[in-house]
Amino acid sequence: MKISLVAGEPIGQPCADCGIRCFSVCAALDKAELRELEHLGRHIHFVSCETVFGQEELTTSVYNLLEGVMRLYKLLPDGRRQIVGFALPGDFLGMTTSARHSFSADAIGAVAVCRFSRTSFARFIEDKPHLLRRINELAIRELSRAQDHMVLLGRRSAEEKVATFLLNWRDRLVQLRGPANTVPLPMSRQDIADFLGLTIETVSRTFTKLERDRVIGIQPGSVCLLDTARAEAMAAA
Amino acid sequence: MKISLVAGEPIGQPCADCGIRCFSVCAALDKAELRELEHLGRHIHFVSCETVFGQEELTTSVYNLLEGVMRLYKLLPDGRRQIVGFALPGDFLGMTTSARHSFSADAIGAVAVCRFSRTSFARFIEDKPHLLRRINELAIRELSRAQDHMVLLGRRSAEEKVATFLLNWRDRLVQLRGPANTVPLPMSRQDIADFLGLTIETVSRTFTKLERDRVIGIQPGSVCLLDTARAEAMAAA
DNA sequence: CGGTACATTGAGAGATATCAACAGGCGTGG
DNA sequence: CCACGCCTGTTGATATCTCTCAATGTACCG
Repeated sequence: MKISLVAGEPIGQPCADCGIRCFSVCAALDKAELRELEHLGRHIHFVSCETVFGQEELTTSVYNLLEGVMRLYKLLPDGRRQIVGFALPGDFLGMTTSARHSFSADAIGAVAVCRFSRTSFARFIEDKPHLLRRINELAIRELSRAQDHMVLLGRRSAEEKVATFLLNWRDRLVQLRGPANTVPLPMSRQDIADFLGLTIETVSRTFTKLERDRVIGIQPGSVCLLDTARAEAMAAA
Repeated sequence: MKISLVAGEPIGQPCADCGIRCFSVCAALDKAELRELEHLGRHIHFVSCETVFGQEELTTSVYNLLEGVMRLYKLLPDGRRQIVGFALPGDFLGMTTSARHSFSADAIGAVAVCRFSRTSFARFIEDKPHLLRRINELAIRELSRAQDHMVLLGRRSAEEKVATFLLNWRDRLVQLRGPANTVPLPMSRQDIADFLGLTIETVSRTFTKLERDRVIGIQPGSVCLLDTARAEAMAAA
């Protein structure tokens, strides 16, 4: 959880050529607006485990995730951690009405973000209803994801949690990168545990059980979904 | 979970006089806009346990809760239930991008809502950036609440869950109705259990324990917070 | 080669769930 | 007016899932 102090470099490449634009808030913008936005943003890179912003820090910036994966988490005073989500390219972070961030965000592996000053971004969106609607759309999608996750945390067994996580994670990656049978898991077992409301041991045991049952194949840094139907049955139940 | 078929009555009283306007989306509107909105909305009343809208139903309307309390919940195929939130006056429901509701909402006690057709409301907000920003604000507040609840569901003990719930619920009521030492609990123990990811028995036992410890006093339909400091310590931990 | 971080596995403990019985309030109907 | 049934909530005994604590295994890196 090192902290980066770099100011970042101006956006070189035109936003119009941005590979993840169609997934991000920027999908709502026309060419002129994109050019305007190019002057407001800065590209910043983070190495693995660097903190992009921390819980209770002042919300000076908003971020558009360009590349990599981030974990978003909240800490209790005694150190217990709950990961409230993993961010993928196109996700828009730091959009809050309060003066301080309500959760921390750090990099899982190398990460590139497009950073905007909160005030200049606020000015930029002020009278752009199409962009506001787009931001709304993303916020509502996040809220829906959060509600699904509450069901998982409150009402599902360890096995169901793990199966659901693998399928949801795969689906998100498929959205971005297209179909594939192996699911990369860049996050650690501890991250998965803190996301699912389990301990690392229970996650590990559940992975092993799913492998014994020939539902998944465990590889370093990824799993292979062998029996999607059975996994889906577990996740639906 | 009866279903109301009434079309509702036109909004009689001017929106400008609406008691909960300052808490709702409408806070962003000026007088002319409020008058316009009056023609779009219909007041509808629901009795206890009536369903306002159900999971998987088509999203034909959006709702502004005027009076009463609603439970918002998701059901798993096998009947397990997770309440994702309780709605109070001022809360804005049904705002989703998908064609179907992702959760159900029904009345806890008598409820009054202001209903708008989804399409006419969409047209109304289309080019009103101030209203879009207000909707955004509410969505972000909901998201933040959801994230807090994920921490509770994933990482807290039964006692911490109950204490946190009581304090949060009290705080929301204080916002609406002003300070009070007794906290009305219109929802059933089963509702509380399904909100906190517990069973009804555990909720009941935890209430009893908190009463034995002189943290709360249990009354029919409400609890009295006797030792707020201790409750807050439990909720913070 | 040794060290470190991460993951897996095992044994035992503990918190919450499950199953079951009981109590209290309330409306209904005799 | 009281008896009855129903519903909600409480309490008790036991089961079980997941956690905790501890040991071992494995990959990576200096």
